[in-house]
Amino acid sequence: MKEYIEAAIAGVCKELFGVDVRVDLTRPDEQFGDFATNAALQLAKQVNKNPREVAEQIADHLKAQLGDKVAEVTIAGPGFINIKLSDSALVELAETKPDKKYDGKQVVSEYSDPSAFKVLHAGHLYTSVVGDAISNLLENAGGKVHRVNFGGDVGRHVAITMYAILRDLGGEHPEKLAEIPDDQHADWMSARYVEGNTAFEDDDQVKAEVTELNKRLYHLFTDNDHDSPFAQIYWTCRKWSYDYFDAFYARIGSHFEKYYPESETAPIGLATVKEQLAKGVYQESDGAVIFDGEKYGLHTRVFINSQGLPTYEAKDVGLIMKKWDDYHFDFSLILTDNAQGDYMTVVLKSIEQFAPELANATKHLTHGRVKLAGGVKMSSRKGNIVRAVDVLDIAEEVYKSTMGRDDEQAVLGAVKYAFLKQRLGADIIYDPKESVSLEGNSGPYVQYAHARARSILTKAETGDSKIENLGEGERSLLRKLSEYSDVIDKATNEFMPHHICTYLYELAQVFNRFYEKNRVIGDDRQAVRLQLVSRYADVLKNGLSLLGISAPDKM
RNA sequence: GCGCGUGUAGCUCAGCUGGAUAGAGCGUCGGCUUGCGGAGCCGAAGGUCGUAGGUUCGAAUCCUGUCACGCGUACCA
Repeated sequence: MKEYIEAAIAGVCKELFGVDVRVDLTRPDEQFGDFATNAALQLAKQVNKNPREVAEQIADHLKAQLGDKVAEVTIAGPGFINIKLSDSALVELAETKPDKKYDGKQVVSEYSDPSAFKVLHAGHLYTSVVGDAISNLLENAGGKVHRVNFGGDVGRHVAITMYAILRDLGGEHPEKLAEIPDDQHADWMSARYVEGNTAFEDDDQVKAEVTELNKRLYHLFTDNDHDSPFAQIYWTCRKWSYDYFDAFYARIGSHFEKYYPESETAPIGLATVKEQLAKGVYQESDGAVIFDGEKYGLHTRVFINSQGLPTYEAKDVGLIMKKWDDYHFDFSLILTDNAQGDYMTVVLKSIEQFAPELANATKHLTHGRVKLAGGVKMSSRKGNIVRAVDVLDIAEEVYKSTMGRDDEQAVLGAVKYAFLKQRLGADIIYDPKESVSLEGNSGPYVQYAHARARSILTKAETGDSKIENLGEGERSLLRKLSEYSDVIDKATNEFMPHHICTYLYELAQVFNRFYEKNRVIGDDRQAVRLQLVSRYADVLKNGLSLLGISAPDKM
């Protein structure tokens, strides 16, 4: 429908003025119409005429050409042409489905990326929620989406934790791990990480020990050591970490197809970087292997350190190679904190030198940080952090105290929506109380709107009689519903789920206004109105599900 | 220093491939009220869109300078 009208306008412009115009139909304020174009304003300059005059000529021809598709074509402001569709055309427009931009494509979506041995903090919750939503969008657009997770199970942070663990156990005594209660595994390890960091920061002796431990960690893999006391401690704690991750993802409804632990990508990265070192992509410098990003206006980074160990850079190179081996992706998405922006640009630039098809099919998306209202910083090294579960628990408490009951789905919806409704990129301020507010633009509001609509639908059978002769409120609702596919396309193309939140909230508002004045059950218009309510409920449900939020029929 | 990002109402944010009176929510003030689920609806107050220029018929949106904050800038991730 949209394309049809755009083509019609372009045709009229060509016919009247002999000029090719790139017509861009926009959705104006409802008071102006369903579609608007500034074609006349563009043309006026080219043909040296008054914009309004040009607009009037176009409007006249357009109305004749579009016939029964339009109710009226009007001119407003400096020369905008506003088009109001006929009811039947609006009904047709509302049938539009989102684009299948990724139809049949193999897509790898990497996000969340927690590090083994470390605690999951509010940022992990945020990035998981956003990653889920974006992955849902890609899937909705026809992609075969593989959700994967990358995380450090080797490297300095693990060595630091192992240092403190060994100290706590009084040496390499794996049997002592049994003394730690099952439900305290994760907390115990994150406490060790904080301790280890403190010791590491102000003691050179500890630094040396940690460096040594780090080497031993890599040897566990190269030697396939599962039996030495040191190995037993490592593997036990590592499993505790992954169990802890699994439990968390289950709680928030995230599902990953695969974990890529760094221990798995490190050897691939190391081999690849060494191979490309020989071909001149990477260089040796001060005993380390680097990529000279400055040649490309970027900065230089170390891929293999002077100990011969792969850094995160090399592990990421290995990861991309591994993903390619596993999926032969058409598109690969990586979602991280924006602190990694420049870093990833360098890594991808280096890969571009020897595997351009992989680098070019990879998109690095970044988001801001979750900050606590009041400006408290979060650092897992210092331990003064808000854990991911704290965010959920606090939300649960607030919900319970305001509503007087528990509702797991509403709480999860509230937190996810609070994170998703903001545009990706900038930091987000998380206020444990306000962001979970149940009024206004919130998850529970939209969920409730859905439950309310479903409740109406249970009271009478919805038929399929023709939707026509729309009243004011009915038309506003259908008009808003007709925007849905555009919104999904935009969110998908821009990787910006917040567009969906904005839309669903606006839609619910339009419905509430309609509902305030129009009776559904028992009215002469019941048949038509029930269908509108049904479509409305379906759009809410579909939109929420793309956001990873449930849409219960009752709340 | 250089690079990237962000600065819109008291607070939290939409709007940013230039367009019509800059929009929401929260908060404040005032109405509706036993409703087909009021977690709602209607209204009011509240903004030099950080700042100074530039481009344009038209700038919150594009360009340049500048200020503020955040992040990054070789062996952490």
